[in-house]
Amino acid sequence: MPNTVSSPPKSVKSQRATGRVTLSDVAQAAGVSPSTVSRALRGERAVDPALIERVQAVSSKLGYVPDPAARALASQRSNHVAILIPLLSNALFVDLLDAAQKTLRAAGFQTLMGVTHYDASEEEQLLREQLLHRPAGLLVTGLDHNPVTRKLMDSSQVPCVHLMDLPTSNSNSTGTNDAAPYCVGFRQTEAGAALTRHLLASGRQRIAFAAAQLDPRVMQRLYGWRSALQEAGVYEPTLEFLNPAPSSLALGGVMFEQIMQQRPAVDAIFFCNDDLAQGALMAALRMGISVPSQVAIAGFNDLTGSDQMLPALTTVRTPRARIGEAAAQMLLTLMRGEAPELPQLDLGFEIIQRQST
Amino acid sequence: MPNTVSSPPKSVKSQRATGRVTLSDVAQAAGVSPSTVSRALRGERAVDPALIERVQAVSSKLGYVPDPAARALASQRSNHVAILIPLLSNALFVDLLDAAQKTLRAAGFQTLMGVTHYDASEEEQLLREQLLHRPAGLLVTGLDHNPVTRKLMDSSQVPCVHLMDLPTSNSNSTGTNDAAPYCVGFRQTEAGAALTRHLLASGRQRIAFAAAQLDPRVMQRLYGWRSALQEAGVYEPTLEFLNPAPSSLALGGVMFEQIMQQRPAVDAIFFCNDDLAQGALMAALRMGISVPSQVAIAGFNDLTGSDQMLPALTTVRTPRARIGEAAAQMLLTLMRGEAPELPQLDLGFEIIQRQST
DNA sequence: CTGAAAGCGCTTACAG
DNA sequence: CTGAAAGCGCTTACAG
Repeated sequence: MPNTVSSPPKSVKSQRATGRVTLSDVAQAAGVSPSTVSRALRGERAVDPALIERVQAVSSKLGYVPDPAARALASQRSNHVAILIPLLSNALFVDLLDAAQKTLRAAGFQTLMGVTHYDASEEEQLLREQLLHRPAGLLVTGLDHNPVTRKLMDSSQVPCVHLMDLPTSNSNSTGTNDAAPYCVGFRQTEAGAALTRHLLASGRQRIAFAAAQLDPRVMQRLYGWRSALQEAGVYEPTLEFLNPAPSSLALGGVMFEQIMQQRPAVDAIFFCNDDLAQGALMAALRMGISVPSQVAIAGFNDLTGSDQMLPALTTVRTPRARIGEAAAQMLLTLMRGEAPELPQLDLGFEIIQRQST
Repeated sequence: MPNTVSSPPKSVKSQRATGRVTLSDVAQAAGVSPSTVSRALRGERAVDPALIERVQAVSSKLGYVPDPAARALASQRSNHVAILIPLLSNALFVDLLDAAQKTLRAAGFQTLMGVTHYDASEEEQLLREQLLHRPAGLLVTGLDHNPVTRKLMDSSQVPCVHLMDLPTSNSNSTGTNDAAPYCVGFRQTEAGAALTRHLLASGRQRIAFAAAQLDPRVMQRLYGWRSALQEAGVYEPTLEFLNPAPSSLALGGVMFEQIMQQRPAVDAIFFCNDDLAQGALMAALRMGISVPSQVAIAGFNDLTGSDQMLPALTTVRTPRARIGEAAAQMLLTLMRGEAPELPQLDLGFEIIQRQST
């Protein structure tokens, strides 16, 4: 290393060429063995309380910070937590990431983010890369993964918590299937049904369902919508409008126009995501279609801006920040080797009635 | 490790307890020394081409993948790249992150994300944590950092590229100041001035500037607005509306109401960010104020949804995805030890004229 | 161009 | 409760 000479001679007596304060430096200064320092600093049981204190004092005086790479190499476990989300262009997942990341960092973990773009093979590849870093834990969106991915997750032995979804209750009742996965989310199907029933209760009868992106959670909302309409005896299959393209305001506008053109008698539209619904609201304004008197519009997720629309958007508020945080917390528990109180945590949802319905 | 017995006996002859295929495994199978394998795989010069080929073949047959932790420990350099952004709740920074992350991953680097919340001491703390991982490179938002942070960045010797901003040209002309930082962005001040001139050219005279968050880049847009108005001889200091709160649609609505109440004669408002402008547009709709005939509204950044507003929002399109990508590319160059073509890359901006002005 | 050897900074059975 | 020793899986001067 070229002229370390130029740096001022510090008062610290680091032996290493790298200039880093190491475990041995602390051990020497504290007059104990490196093993003891290692144990004391990690709060391992079986260390004399007096020693712990001394070691901690010396350690912080010297400004010692453990080297993550060395630690990972020796222990075969890093302080990284990998998180897999579909997209960064959907505020939903960003909120999830933000909350999880905040919680994990507070506990001393670095987040390794992977963006799958809803592509199963990209997800698999990302997981492989992340696993190389021997993450201490794994956070993944959804419960649907291809078999290889699932196998990678299982065989890695890395604690894993799933986000945004819960296993269907019937697969849960069978005693013989795979171990129930850890997950934090809410019942997407129920949420879809609840919003639909809410629209029915307000007197709507011809309720269309309009969706984009069509990920598994969107499909569950669709099933919820279906079953609620069937319950009420007003299910009409041709009122499903599904578009696999990514969700956006612009697409919401386009879909709204199509629906109003093709099915002018529709009296409500349930959009699977707020951005679509917001776009529909803007389109209605442009087209001079009055909401909610001519047609009611509802969204899902309560994204930012929905309360500012004209009329303000009725939607389902989903606790994504709380999901991110709770999932991180559950993962921390698992990483400590403990069992979480509940392996499946249902954080629910809330219907937000505003002026668009 | 409990019953590794249960896993089927592989054809691989891994010596290690961990079951990982290591460098030595490859070396043995290829009949060369570990050092040679190491060099061959990293494409170091000074290795017999024939050997390189053989080693690569063996390596991929055995499914060898280098251990990042071991590599980081031995080389004192990881394959992490740290990125520091202010917020995840602003789409601008998410776009930056998304693009940078994509580019870096393609080159084999893992992104370590740090969210500063516009807090200088949090930024410093995050940087310290990230530096522990010996990142191969650093991407940071903006050019403004507290002295300690700057010192950490410098003394770490880690290549660093700044995002979204460029040094003022006059500080550049002095030959005696600090080495010019690497950066990719555009001239915020000029963009602010350009939009203001655009409004002036369309006949507006009493142009207010409304801003939130007030980060250094927002302030530069303010300076641009000021100088353009001064040039035109219509600068009016009381038309500055600055609010340090985070930017949002709701706040844009509130600010719009205030401005129209306090200064009804204003004929245009330049909002420092599209979310504020979108909120203002919605508020105008609610209040029955017609845009642009009574007052013109312009935003900044061309965020998603701005083209869907009613009227569609005039704004400045900023190349944030391209900035993220180009900055990552520049960083990759620096990490290779090469010099980028241009240490400062100006990616410009574009005025998008729509119906709101 | 290639290899033997030391070293990166920790953790973890293994003894005591 | 504590320590000596081996080992995690690489890289990198140093010789040749």
